[in-house]
Amino acid sequence: MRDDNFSNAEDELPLLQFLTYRISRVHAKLNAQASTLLSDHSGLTLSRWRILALVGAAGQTRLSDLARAAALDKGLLSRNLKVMVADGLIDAQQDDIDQRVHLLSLTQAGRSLFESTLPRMQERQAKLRASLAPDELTTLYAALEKLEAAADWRGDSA
Amino acid sequence: MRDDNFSNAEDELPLLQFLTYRISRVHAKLNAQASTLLSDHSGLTLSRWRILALVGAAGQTRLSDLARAAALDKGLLSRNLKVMVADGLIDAQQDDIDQRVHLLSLTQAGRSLFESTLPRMQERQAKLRASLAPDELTTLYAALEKLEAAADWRGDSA
DNA sequence: ACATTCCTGTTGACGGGTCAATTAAAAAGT
DNA sequence: ACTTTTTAATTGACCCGTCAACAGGAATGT
Repeated sequence: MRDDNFSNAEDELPLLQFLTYRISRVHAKLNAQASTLLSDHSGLTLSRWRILALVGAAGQTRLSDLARAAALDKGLLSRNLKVMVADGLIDAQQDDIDQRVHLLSLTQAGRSLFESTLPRMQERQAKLRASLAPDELTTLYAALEKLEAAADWRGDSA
Repeated sequence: MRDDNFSNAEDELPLLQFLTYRISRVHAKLNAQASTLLSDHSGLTLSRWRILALVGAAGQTRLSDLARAAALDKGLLSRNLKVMVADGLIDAQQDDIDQRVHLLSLTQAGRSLFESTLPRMQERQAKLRASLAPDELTTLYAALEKLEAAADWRGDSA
């Protein structure tokens, strides 16, 4: 009953085979899945969950360390951290020797939220990984690594 | 020299091994690469390039067809199309039998921009693909397909 | 001591992308 | 014919993410 031009879209639209396009779609879907899962369960956004996990794993850090280690934007971190401090998830304490930095750590509430959320997230990751054959997974990791390197190339060399 | 907590970040921060996180990073880098390439060469944004390619391949379409075929948001399409019509890249002609729809097609300028941009984009895609071994590439496609399906799962079943 | 340079974190501005509400037109039901 | 229900497209609100500008504070060099 569908009579548009796209009944077999992948044949008709070469764009849809572009690698970047496929990755973009997968990313969007994974993002949406994680976001609903997080907001249903913990009221966190994806960024804030990542920050929570990073601070949780690092113990006590500084914003700039997080930015470097996880390749997150300073501004994004700053804004999210402000909210998370206000929400009582993260403690930001002025550093004695460097007046610019705040030493970040999880509050008790932050840690317990982290610990209650982590299993669900790990379970999701496990489900995702389980949807792939073992060798597919290792190849996928390798391919992503190579693509990330190839994406660093800037076409200014001619 | 570097003496922070993240000298071997991947060991210390399990988050960084999360599949979704890796994909997210690759996506961001690919996005940035495509965006600079496009704006350097043609002044297009990534969304608009995609729309240009979709309309170019489809011949004459309607907004809703594009939205369905490429899983793009209606609002995003509408806004971008307005700009592209104003820029003279796309022709939007009122449909005779359905007063709501605009029949979209490339203008001459749109087609020539498409044709001058396509090779560069294909070249980039080729470079990206070439960074992977042939079997890695096919596995990557298969894995992305499976992941996309797994990402459709909503955790409301328990 | 002082000027310069570097680093840290905050803020503003902007495009990308999603969702919901709305308007208007077509199709379907009665 | 008229009401109701779908569908097409636009618009507004909102968050995410990136980039650039900025305002201290710290390090460096002289």
